[in-house]
Formats: sequence, C-alpha cells, structure tokens
Amino acid sequence: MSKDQINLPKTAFSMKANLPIREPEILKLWEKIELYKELRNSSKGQEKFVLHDGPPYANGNIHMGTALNKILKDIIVKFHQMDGKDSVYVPGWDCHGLPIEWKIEEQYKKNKKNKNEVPIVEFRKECRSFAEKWIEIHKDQFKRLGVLGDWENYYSTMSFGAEAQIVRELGKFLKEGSLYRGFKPVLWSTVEKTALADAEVEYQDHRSDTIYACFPIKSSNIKEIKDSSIVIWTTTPWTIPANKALAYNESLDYLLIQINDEGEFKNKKIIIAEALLESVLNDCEIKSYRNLKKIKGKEFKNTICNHPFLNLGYDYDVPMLEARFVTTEQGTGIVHCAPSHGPDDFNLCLNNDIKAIETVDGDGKYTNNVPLFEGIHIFKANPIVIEKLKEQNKLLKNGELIHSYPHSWRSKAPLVHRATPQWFISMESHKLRNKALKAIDETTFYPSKGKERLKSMIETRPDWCVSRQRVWGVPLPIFINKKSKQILVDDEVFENIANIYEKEGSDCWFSDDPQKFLGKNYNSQDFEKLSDIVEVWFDSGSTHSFVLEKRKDLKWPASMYLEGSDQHRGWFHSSLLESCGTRGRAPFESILSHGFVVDGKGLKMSKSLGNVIAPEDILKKYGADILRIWVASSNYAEDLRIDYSILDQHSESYRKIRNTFRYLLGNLNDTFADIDLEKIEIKKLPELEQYMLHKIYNLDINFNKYFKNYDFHNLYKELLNFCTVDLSAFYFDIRKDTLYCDPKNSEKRKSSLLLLNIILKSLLKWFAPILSFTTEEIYQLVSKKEKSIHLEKFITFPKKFINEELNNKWMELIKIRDICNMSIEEKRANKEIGSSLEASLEIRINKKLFGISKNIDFAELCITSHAEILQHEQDAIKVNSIKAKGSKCPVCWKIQEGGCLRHPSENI
RNA sequence: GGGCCGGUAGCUCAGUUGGUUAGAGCACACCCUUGAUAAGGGUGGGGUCGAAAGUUCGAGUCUUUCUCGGCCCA
Repeated sequence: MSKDQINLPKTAFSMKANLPIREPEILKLWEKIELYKELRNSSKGQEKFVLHDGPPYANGNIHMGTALNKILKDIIVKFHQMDGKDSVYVPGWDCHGLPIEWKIEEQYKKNKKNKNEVPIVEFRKECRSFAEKWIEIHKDQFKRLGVLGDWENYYSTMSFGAEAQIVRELGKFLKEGSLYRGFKPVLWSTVEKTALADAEVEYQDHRSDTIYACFPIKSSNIKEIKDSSIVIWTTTPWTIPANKALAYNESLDYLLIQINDEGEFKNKKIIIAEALLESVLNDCEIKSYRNLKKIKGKEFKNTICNHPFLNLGYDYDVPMLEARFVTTEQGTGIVHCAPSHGPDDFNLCLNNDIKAIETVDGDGKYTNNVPLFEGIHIFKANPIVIEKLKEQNKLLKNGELIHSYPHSWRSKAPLVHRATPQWFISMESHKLRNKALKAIDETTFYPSKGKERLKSMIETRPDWCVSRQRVWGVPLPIFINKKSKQILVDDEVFENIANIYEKEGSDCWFSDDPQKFLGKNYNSQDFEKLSDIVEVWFDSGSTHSFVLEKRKDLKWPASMYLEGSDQHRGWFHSSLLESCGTRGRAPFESILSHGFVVDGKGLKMSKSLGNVIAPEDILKKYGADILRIWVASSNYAEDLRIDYSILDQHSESYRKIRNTFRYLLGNLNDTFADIDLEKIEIKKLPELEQYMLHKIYNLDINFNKYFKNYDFHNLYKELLNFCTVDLSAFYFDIRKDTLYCDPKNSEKRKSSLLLLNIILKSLLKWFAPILSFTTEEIYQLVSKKEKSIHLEKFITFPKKFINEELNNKWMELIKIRDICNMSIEEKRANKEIGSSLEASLEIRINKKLFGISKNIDFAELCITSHAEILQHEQDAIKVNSIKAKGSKCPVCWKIQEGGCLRHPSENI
C-alpha cells in the first residue's frame, strides 16, 4: 500500500522551533523591511494609541523586571495596532542622577583621580557618555525581546531638548509661586562642608553624650499633668536648641510618676512610657517614686510644652505630636523633635505646619536663628547645653553612649543632619494636591486597586523637594538677588536659558558667564547663581512635556502609562504632580501597573538566594517567544513567579501551539487562501464546520473582551485551550480521516480546508501580539499580502457565524462522544480493542437525544469504524463498544464488512 | 516597625451578589496509536481553597487574629 494515495500533511514549518537561532533572523527581516516605519505609514490618520514609555535608568544590564515591563508594553502596543489604531511607541531613558555619578567616581577611584580636581563640565561629559553607552546596550537587549518601537528616535532626559524643557517647566512653578525656598535636613559633613548621599556614609562606633531632659507641660487636656514635665532622651544634646516639638505614640501607655528622692527633683512629676519605666529609673538612679496616673498615648493630643530654655529666650510653644516612629526600644517613649536635624522630625513637623529653618551653617556653627548659641560649633555645644539644662533644673541625668553612628567615607568625620536650603513645590499653595486627587479620579487604573494606592500617597505626601546638591542633572535655573534675597522670576530669562540649553546642553551653566543666562535686562553682579540641580524625578516627571507634547507623532495626554507597582511613588506620582501643577490634569488617561518578578516560591530574586534568572539566560535557552508567553500568561496584578520549571511548562504549551500551526500548514501544504468570510455559504458546510465557525466567533468575542481589559492571562488561556481542546483533540482529530483519505475534490474535504484556512488566519492574528516571532515565521511562509504579520489587522468575523442552536446541539453530541470514549476505554483496558478504529459503537440514547442525532455520523465523530444509534426510553446515554467486524481498508484503515465504500479498488 | 496588596491541585489561572460532590489547561500515571511521529488520541489520580477562631441554616467567598510573601515608607 503506497502512501501517495492519501493526502498526508506536508509543510516546511519545522516541529522544532529553535527560537534562539531563528528569532535573530526575524529581527533582521524586521529591520530590512523597516517594520516600524511601515507600521506608521500604514496607520496614518488612524486614531492614536500612545503608550508613553516610562524611562528605565541608563545603567546596567536589563533584568527580568525590565524585560517583563517592555514585553507587556509591546504586547499592548501591538494589540492596539492590530485593532486598527495608530499605536505609537517611543522608548526613552532616564539619564541624570546619582547612580551614574557614582559609577564615574568609582572609575576615578580606580585611576586614583580626585573628583574635586576634575572640572564639573568634564565630569558631566563622562556621565553623559556613560549613559549613552548603556542606552545603546539596552536598545539591543530590548529589540531582542521582540519589542517594536521608534528605536532610532528614542527620547532621553539628557537630550538638549529635554534639559531645555525641564527649565521651562520649572519656570512655570517659579512664576506661579508654588516653588519656594525652604530648609530640609540632609546628611552633612562639617569637615568637607558638603552633603553626603546614603551610599557615601559609613557606620562606625562613636561616643555620644546622652541626656534625659525635661519639657514642662504648658497646657493639656489631661488636667492631672499640668504641673509635670515630659522627659525625653537624646544622644544629640546639641539639637536641643533646635527643638520644635515632642513626638509620642498614641498606641503606647505612659505613666505620670512623682520622684521622692532627695535632691533637685524631689516631688517633681515626670511622664515617661510605661514600658520604659525600669530603664529610666535605672539610668536616672531614681530610687523612690510614686505612681500617680496611667495615661493612654492618644490622650496627649493637643498637649503643649515649654522649651527647657524657656527662660533663656526660647519662649515658643513645643507641641506634642503623634508619630508612629516612636518606639519603646530606648529612651522614654517620647522623642524630642528638631525638624532641622532629623528626617523623621522634619517630616512630622512638616505635616504639622512646623517648617525647618537654618539653625546650623555649613561649617557646623549655630546661626543667628538660635538664641544663646550663635557662632558656637555644634560639636562643642554639648557641654554648654548640658550646663544650661542643669542651670534651668531641666536635666534629669546625663551620660555617655557608644553606638553605631554615620561617618563620612572620605574624611571619616562624624556626620550630622543639617537643614540646608532646598527648593520645594508646595502641595497646597496652588492647590496641587487637590488637582492631583481630581486627576486620579479621572484616570482608569489596571488593576483598579492602583487608584487607591496612588491616591493615598498623594493625600499624605509633604511638599515636593526638587533640589539636589549634586552635579549630574539639570541645573536649577535660579538667580537670587543679592540685596533683596528675592528669586528672579522672568519668563524671558527662563526662555533664554532654555534656548541656550536647546543648542548646547546644560553643562554651560557651570562654566559660562552668568550674564549669558541673565541676558541684557539684569546685571550678573547683582545676583547669586544657584549651583543645585533638579532632582531626577522632576526630570522623568516632565517627559510628557518634552516627549508627548513636542512630538507630532504623539499625543498629550498619553493613552497609557505602564510601569511596575513601585512607580506609584515614582514616575506615576511625579508625572502626575508635574502635569497637574503645570497643566491642571494628568498626562495619562490610564495607568497599568504590574507586580514584581519573584522566583518560583514567591521570593524576591537575590544573589544571595541564588534564584536570579536573567532575561539573557532565558533567551539563550528558550527564546523570546517563550518569555513573551510567560508574560502573557501571568497575572500581572500580582507578583509574577518565574523559574526554570515554570518556563519548561510554558515551552510545552508553546510546542502545542506550534504543532497546531504545523497541522494547519501541513494540510494546507503551506498554501494560504485569503478567504472572504462574508461570502462563505455557511449552510452548505457540514455541521461540524458550522459548529467550529460558531466556536471561532465566540472565541473572538472573549478575545476582545479580555483585550479591552488588558486581561492577557485569561486571553492566552482561552487561545491555548482552543488549540488543545477544540482543535487538536477534537476538530483536527476528527477531520484527519477526511483530509487524508477523501478525494482531493470532495466537498467535505474542501469545506475542511476552508476551515483550516480561516483557523490559520485567525490564530496567526490572535497570537501575533504575544508570539511575535513565531507568527511572523509562519506568516513569511504562507502569506504574500503584507510584508509582516504585524502590519495586519484583527479580523471582524461575520455575525452569520453565530449559531446558538447548533452550538447547543453539539454540546449534547460531545457529551455523547465523551461517553463513547469511556466505553472504548473500557474495552481497551481489557485488551479487546486497541485503536478506536477497531471499535464499533452501540449508542442508546433517549428520544430527545435521538432526535438531534439523526443526521450525525458518530463513527466519524468518535473516530470508530462503525456506530449505531438506538432510541432507548430509560437511559439518557448508554454506549457499548464492540470489536468492529470486517476487513481493514488499507487506505482509510476503517474496518468494514463488505469492503470500504470509499476505496473499493484498494480492497483485496 | 508602619501602610498597602496577595496566598485556590506540582505549575499557570477560573471561581458571579456567601448556596449542590471547588473548575480548566499543562504536568503526572496508565493505555492506545505510529499517516501531525523528538508528534497525536483516550482514561485516570490529585485540592482540609495559607492557619485558627467567629458570623450564618450554609463560608474559597464576610469579620478578627496569626502566618508566609511582595511593594512602598521608616
């Protein structure tokens, strides 16, 4: 029996994918045909969908989080493109900032160069070329993932145009008056006279003076405590002159006690946390005391104290404020707050309208804002503070403590928190908070929980500090009048600076004559030029202004911002504030946030756990399409797990999908007919084909529903199930007989080929945004219509595909088929039957089922040689399988008595 | 330490307003096939829904506590 008599599948589409080799070839094709340009040309005039890229930092190789982010973006961009929109994607990079500064400094260290001896402009040039280098590396890595975008015309926050626009944006805040000069504590070295970043800090043991100091109650709702004192403990007595508040924890219990010991404090009443009673009594050597009252923390609300130096000119109120950072680890359970000398203190005070002021200058000496202490160096102030406290009878005890304390990595000198002049954007002065909250309400969030997350952050955040004392960034375009101390606010000056940056970048701020920036209307002698730079979140928060607004191919606001959920405090946040401040609304219509990549057990990836997987490893072992399946099939609303066993399982699914395509291509012999769906005469098709068209229509409805909600894991599951359940195990299996063994011109066979064509076209398009490489590989094999699958649009299926009645009927038929299979399996287990074609079915069904089964060939449906249907009153469905009688047709392998009717000449 | 989010079969995910024996695909086991063949088909096993307590006639679903994990803040 020769095999040329049957129509076996034949295709050039290999079963083995070999994605790591094949995908780069497809990338070359996309480059050759200039796919991104083609996409733009072909979508001219269509409604725009603009997913605005959140810029990754141009530093270091991409990791799984970046890969996830870019692939998710690409999937969404491609979906909208195929949905008929002009879906534009312009990738960008965040370039300024500390991490790059460090990298350059590290290089200096290696080469024994001193940063301070390098001119700023030269240093900045090195930062710039460092960022440029990484942008190029990232570009290739992102392209390799299959991400389509305008790679040639990407944006960066360090482009001259961006730097210029950032100046214009700041100018808007300055002009409005919401950008103001304030003070904020930063880690400061009085030796180097400079601020230090966290990474420049070394912790070493340090001996500090400690004090227990008393703050007398001035007024309180608790009447029993009015003649008593709050006791605080601190390791920095020199900050007492800068004290502005006391912090307590409302969930702690406190005690009012009276000291009985002889001495200065006899009969004095003090308040401390109950949990710290023992340690305070011990430290302060209090032998005898009386417990007067227990106080709940929350009762302290609205209590006001006096400063211990009340009689020395410190005659302001010291309010008690509620703070969660107060613990019972050490001290008294009440913390003294100097907003100029601690971040916690600063934030707490800021939220209670107590601003930090300049209490200590760059050298470490008190300023004239501090009575009694002006001109004294803070490191020499402790003994004086202690002495004054004693003098005022406010010192319960003093001592010493050796503890871990921050030091400069260069000079090894101890550091302090010092309030330095900083620039803030007010959340309140021009109703920025309200505008932002309203904008959040007008934004769609995927998943919806993102809305509350962003909202609660905006509701409570303090004013936005936009200045940094660093080098690698956009200089704050601020001049201060030396005499009046007024900030220069002049549109012409801002625009002049912007125009200069536009031409030559912002380096010149540090090197050129200030007069160049001031123009003709002001004399540079009269002004101090600031050397602060803009914090990088303002840079990236402004991308909408120099990317979305400036480029003709984009639109403002963006259709979507899409980032990891950490960006609720990052880019989503800063973009929202910047845009609400300057334009009164959000720069996005929707926000999609995704979770974090964790390992197979749900733990975060870390070198020490050894559970890190790099995108590169996956690309080498599996290919980008497998990674893209992983993205599509994971629920991004939560954290996304990945390990090799998970990837192995996804690559199994990929094989199933690939083989589905291979079956289609094989039976179509790699020839593809583009069928006009509207012209199909559905009623002339066999019922099985009609039923499949209904399934396709239904699947497309779900597909669209899921896509509209960006619910890709359900969408992918739906497609995968269609391939395995409806095609492979059902339609394909049943139709093998017809496709292989019917004459080529048989109507039934032609109908099936028609379906295969439709299925191929549908699957290619449905899968294209996810399996970008594999669908292209197939498209290149069969289609001559367009240059790429990605230039195609989704199919609109004709309504006439719908046939609910038929669908209901076939759901019943499939139930019967399932029972037939169970019956065959019984006989198979007994070794009576092997292949299902060795079986003959006796199906007994009730009247109703019998009615709908009249024209149905169950032998065909169940792939048996024979099937008989009998009407039975009792049983709904009962099936008995017996071994088929007769001889096996050498062509179609059916076992029939009296020979095969289809292949009579082959019978022996 | 605080805030927010989450924990359903080995894996990826469904589970409407609380309502029958908690579902799908993959993986697994066994069988069949050898004309999708490093493929394909069939059948089957597998979950005390993170834990405990509570509300209810009834809880995967509501409440509380705990636990584990993630993000942000400190």
